[in-house]
Amino acid sequence: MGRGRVELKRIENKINRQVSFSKRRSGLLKKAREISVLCDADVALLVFSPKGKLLDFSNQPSVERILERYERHSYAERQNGAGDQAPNENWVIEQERLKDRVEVLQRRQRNFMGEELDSLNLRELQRLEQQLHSALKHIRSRKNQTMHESISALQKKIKEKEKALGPEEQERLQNIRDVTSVIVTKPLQSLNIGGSPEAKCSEGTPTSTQPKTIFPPWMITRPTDE
Amino acid sequence: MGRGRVELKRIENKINRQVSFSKRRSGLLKKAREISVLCDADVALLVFSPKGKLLDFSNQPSVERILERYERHSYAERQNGAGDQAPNENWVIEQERLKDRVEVLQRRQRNFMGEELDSLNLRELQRLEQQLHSALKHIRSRKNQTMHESISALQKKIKEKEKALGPEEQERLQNIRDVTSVIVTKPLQSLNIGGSPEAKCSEGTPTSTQPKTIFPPWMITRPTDE
DNA sequence: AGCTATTAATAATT
DNA sequence: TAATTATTAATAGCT
Repeated sequence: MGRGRVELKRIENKINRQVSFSKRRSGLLKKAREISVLCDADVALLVFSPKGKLLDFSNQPSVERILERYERHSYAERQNGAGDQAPNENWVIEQERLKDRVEVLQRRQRNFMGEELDSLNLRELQRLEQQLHSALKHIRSRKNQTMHESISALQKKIKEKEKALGPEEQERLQNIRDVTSVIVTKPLQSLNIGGSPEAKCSEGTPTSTQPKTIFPPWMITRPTDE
Repeated sequence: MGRGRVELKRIENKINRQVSFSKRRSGLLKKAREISVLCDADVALLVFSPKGKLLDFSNQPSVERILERYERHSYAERQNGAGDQAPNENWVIEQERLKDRVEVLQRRQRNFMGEELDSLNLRELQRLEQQLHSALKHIRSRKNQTMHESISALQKKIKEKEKALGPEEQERLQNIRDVTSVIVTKPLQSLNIGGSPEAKCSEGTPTSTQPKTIFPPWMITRPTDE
């Protein structure tokens, strides 16, 4: 790729080398991210520039954890390789892998639940935060979609039953139609129905300016993400 | 790349995911190797498959060393970031980087000279061995080329002087022509002129079958690389 | 594992 | 440093 073939040899021109480094570094990072997401693999990537500047990537919050895992892995391998080479003893490695996997998953879970955060440094906490943030976005989007659908279904039902009722009931129903039509009309992105518990309902959403319509508190959150 | 666009999302089909993992893993490895060679960067890459199998890469013999370096680096960064934010104190980081770099280079050098090998595990020793092996191949190839050229030059000179000599000298010169013609005719890859000191001359090169031609010992080594 | 149609990465260039 | 573009490289879906 790029104009002409490039042989696998140090790029002598300093400028070109630096430029290539920047481009390839981001390319490598992207590839690492892709394989971790697409193929459900754990990846740790450390790149030191010729000047000693560091760029790291890990799909997990903690690079450290992956490094520890690496240590344990190669330790187990050494133990087995150095000892007896009986082919049936392969299960020792397998067992180690399983134990390792369980441990890793458990720790990760605890981190995702906000536990054992003392063992994470700033960089790792930021990574964890981003992951949770992104997860939240997806969850909320999905939730909004679901609620949107169920509200539409309700509207339909209401319209059907409405015709069978006397005029004294019509006024009470009017309120419900108002609420639902407002919600359904608004674009989904800017709405956050049934937001997270920590969101303050009063912030950024002046309910008092909405005339005559009564929103139940669980239907309102501030539209900006935290 | 590949047929159709792929969205950045876990591949649900288990088979496809496994196949993609294999392909992308080798792609990622290749990219890591390329950036390390082309751009003179230090890279460590750890990939755990979903089943817990590990693949690692480092252009340096020791992944451990790069990991240590990572630790030191992030430690220095934390120290600086947490303390005073005086912009002129950036030289502290720079200084750390330089010290780090010197240390890394010195240790590497010692390893390449076969020193301090106790600190390397099997995997790392193998990596170091491969690097030295590859380096040796290049060195030897270059050496052979050089000798080939100088021998050709000698031949030329001999031919020129030959014409000015009496017939009693011609017989002695015949030997030299034999030797050089054999060497020059043989393909370079299978020849290893002036090999490493540890190579045993008798192994794999039956000198006794070569009729009448006397090879000086320094010209003969076994053709197979160690 | 090997083969292509495609997309993606990137070296040179501006 | 940041775009643009001409090429090569990677790889998803098949076989």
